[in-house]
Amino acid sequence: MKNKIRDLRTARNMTQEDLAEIIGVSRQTINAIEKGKFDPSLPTAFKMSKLFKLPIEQMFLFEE
Amino acid sequence: MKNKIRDLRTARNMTQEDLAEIIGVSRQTINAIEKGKFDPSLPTAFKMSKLFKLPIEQMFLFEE
DNA sequence: TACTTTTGTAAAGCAAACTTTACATAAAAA
DNA sequence: TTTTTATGTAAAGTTTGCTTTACAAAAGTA
Repeated sequence: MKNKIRDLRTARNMTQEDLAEIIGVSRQTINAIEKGKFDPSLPTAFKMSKLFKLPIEQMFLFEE
Repeated sequence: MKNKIRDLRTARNMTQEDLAEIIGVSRQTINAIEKGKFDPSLPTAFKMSKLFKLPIEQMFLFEE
């Protein structure tokens, strides 16, 4: 699953640390998600959706 | 997090077992999600979204 | 009623999401 | 160049999504 988190974050001049604090996860978790190491949980995806004002489907690209 | 999985499933005359097989999880997992025992992973949510032809946000109601 | 299907749930175990600590590298700023 | 900030990554541990097995109860059907 690809995602646009890094682009959305940097476009807002936020650091991984900033985003992590707002979302309520660790900086390493943001880094891992941006790097595609693993997918976020549904609650984490929802929090990002709310912050970036974009539907989950537009931030995360699901591919079978 | 509330969800409409049970309604969507029964509206299509599917059993938990049917849905589980299509989505690729166990029947107990479907039951737990319907009962709100836990949230599905993002990939599982995407599969349901595809099957029911509804955006994730319309199937799962996130509440802080 | 008797039988079959569907649902609910519990226990034990595995895997993935996430944590904390820690350190190394890269990039930006002084 | 020196110092600070931001990013990358690793290791060990916790939590949660999910599995299998198993059984009980509810609901539908003969």
